Amino acid sequence: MSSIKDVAKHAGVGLGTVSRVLNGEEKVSEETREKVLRAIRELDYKRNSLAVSFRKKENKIVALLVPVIDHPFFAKFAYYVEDELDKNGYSLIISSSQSRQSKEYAMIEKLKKKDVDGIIFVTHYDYRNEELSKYPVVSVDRHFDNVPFVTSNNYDSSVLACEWLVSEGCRKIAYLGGKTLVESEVMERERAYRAVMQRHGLEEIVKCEVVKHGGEQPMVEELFSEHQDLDGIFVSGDTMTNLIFEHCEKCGIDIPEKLKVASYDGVQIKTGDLKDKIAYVEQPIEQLSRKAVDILLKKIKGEDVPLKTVLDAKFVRYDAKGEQA
Amino acid sequence: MSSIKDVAKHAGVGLGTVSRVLNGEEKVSEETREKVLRAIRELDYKRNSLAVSFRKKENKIVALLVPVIDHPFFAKFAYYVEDELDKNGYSLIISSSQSRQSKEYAMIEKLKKKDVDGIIFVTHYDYRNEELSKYPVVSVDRHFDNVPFVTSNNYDSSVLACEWLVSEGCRKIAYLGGKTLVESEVMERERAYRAVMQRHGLEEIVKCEVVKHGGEQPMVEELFSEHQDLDGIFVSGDTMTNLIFEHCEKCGIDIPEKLKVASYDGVQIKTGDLKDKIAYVEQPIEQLSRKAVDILLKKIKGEDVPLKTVLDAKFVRYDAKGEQA
DNA sequence: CTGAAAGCGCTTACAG
DNA sequence: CTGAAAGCGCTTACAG
Repeated sequence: MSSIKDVAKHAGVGLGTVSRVLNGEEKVSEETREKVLRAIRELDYKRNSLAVSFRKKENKIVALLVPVIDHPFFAKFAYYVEDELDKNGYSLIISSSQSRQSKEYAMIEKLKKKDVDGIIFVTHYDYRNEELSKYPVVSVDRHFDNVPFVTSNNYDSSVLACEWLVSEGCRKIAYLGGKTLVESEVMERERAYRAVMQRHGLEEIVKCEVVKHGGEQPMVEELFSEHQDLDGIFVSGDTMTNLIFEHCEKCGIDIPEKLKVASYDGVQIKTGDLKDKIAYVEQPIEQLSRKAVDILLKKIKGEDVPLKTVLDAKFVRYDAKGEQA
Repeated sequence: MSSIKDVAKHAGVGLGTVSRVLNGEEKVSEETREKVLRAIRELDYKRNSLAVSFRKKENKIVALLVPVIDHPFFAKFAYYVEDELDKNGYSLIISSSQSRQSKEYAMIEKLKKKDVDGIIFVTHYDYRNEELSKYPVVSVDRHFDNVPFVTSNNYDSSVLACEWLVSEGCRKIAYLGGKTLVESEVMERERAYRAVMQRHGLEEIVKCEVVKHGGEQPMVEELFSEHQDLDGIFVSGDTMTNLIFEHCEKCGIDIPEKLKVASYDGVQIKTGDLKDKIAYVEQPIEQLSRKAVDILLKKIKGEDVPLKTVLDAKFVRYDAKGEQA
C-alpha cells in the first residue's frame, strides 16, 4: 500500500504538497497539482483515513442513540439519518441503549475521546452533570441542558387530535402514553390533552407511566379494566395503539363505532384496514432526521445552531383523510 | 488530555511499559503494573483510540449492509448484531444500500482500507471480481465467492409449509417471492415449493421477480389477476403477505376460508388477528445475528470458520400454533 | 506557492 | 521484565 511519501517521491514534490492537493483547501499551482494527481493515479494511491482521523482528531462518524433500533419509528428515523450522513461523507453508528443504560454513557465517553464526532439522541436518561452542550450533540423530542433539539409541534397537533375526538361526540376520553425520565416534548401531548378536556369540562383520565418498549401491554389492560365506559382515547404512540386494537378485538369493542382512537405517530399502523379506523398525527420523520443531521454537522463545524427547531406534524382524520396543520 | 508519555513520566517508567500494561498481553511485574495503574488513575488518563486504531490498523468497527434498515426483519437483525458486537467491544455501522448500489462498493473499499474491520452482508449485488473471501466478511442467506454465510434451513421449512397447504386441501397453489440477483438461499424456498407441487402432481404457479423493497404491490395484483382461482399461496416474505391481505380484504376474498396462506418469516405480521389466519415459517433472527457476528469476529482474528452455517427455522401453523422442526 | 521538519499518541521490535 | 528508539501516515506551522 503506497503512502503519501511514495506519491511525493513519484511526483517529485514535498510531502506537504501532496497533503495540500489531497485536502484541496490551500492553493497549489495547477502544474504541481497535475503532477501529484498523476502520481496518485499511477500508484493507485489510497489515502489512509485512519491516519487522517488520528491527526485531525475527527473520525467522520456520528452515533445515533435510540432505545431500540427494532422499532418502526426509530428504524425509519435511522434510515434517513444514515442517508443524510452518507451524503455528507459521514458514517453512522447505531446503539440501542435500552438493553443497558451504560451504553449511553459509553457513547458519551466516545464522544469526549473523539471516537465519534457527534451524537444524535432520540432517547436518554439523565445527564444533568454532563455539560453535553459543549459537545456536538442534538436531541430529538427531548430537551436537556443546552442541547439543541428538533421536534414536531407536539402540542398543537395533539390539540387537534383531542378536539377531533370531542367533535366526534366522545365524552369519556382517556390519555394513554409513556413517560420519559427527563423533560420531553412528548409530554406536550399530555398537556394538550388536559387543556382540551378542561376547555370542554370533561374528565381527565390519564394513564401515563415510565415504561420500556415491549412492556406496554399491562398499561393498556389496566386502563380498560379501570375505565370500562371509555368512548375515546388519545394515544401517545403506535405501539400502544396497536395493543388497544388487539384488546378491543379480543373484547369485542368496535372501533370506531364504540370507541374512537386518535394516535400520535401512525408509522407503525401497517394495515390499510386499521389505519382507516383511527385518526392520527403523522410526524415528519424524514424531515426530523435530516434536520437533526444538518444541525449536528453544523455544530461539528463549530457553527451556531438554534436551540429549538420545530417542524410541522400533520393531523390525519380517518373519515376524510384530510390534512390539517 | 494526558498521553501515554505523561503516564510514563508520572510513573517513572518507559513508554513501552505503559503500553504493555494497557494492552495486558505481555508480562509486566506486579509492582510496575501497580505504579502504572496508579499513574493512570491519578492523571485520569484516557487512551486515545484513534491513535491505537491507526497503529494497529484496526478500528473495532463492523459494518452491516442491508437493503433498508427500515424493515422489520433487518431492523431486528441489526438490533441483535449490535448487541452482540457491543458485548465484544465493537461498534456497528449500518448502511442501507438500496438507495444507492454504490454504497456497497464504498463499504467494501472501506473494508480494504481497514476503515471497518469486517462486514456482514444481508444483501448484495454482484461481487464476482471482488475476492471478498480474503477479507473478514460474512453473508446472510446469500452465498457468493467463498464467503462464509449463515442461513436457516430454507428448503426444509418451505417443504413443511407447502405440504401443509396441500394437506389443508389446496389444489391450486402459487408461489410468490422476490428474486435476488445472486445465488441465494432464499431461492431454496421456490425449489421446495416446486418439489412439493411435483410430488402431488399439482400445477406450478410461480411469480418470482427481482423487486425492490416497497415495489411489491404490482406483483401481487398481477398474480391475482392472472390466477383468479387460487386456493393457496406460499409467500417468500412478510411484505408480500401483508399486501396479499390488503388485496383480499379489498376484493372480499376470505382468508383462510377461500384462500390459505403460508408465509416465510412472520416477524412483520403484527396484529394477532392476522397472525392467526396464516401459517408461517419463523426465522431464528436472533440466533442468525449472533452467529453471524460470532463467525465474523473469528475471521477478523484470523481463525478458521465454516463456509456454511444452517440454523433451524420453525414452522408455525395457524390452527394449532404447534411447532415443528 | 512549496519543501523540510516536527509531531500527533501509540506499538513494536531490539537490546539489555 | 523493561527502556530507548524507530516508525505508523498524515498535517501543519515555519521558512523561503
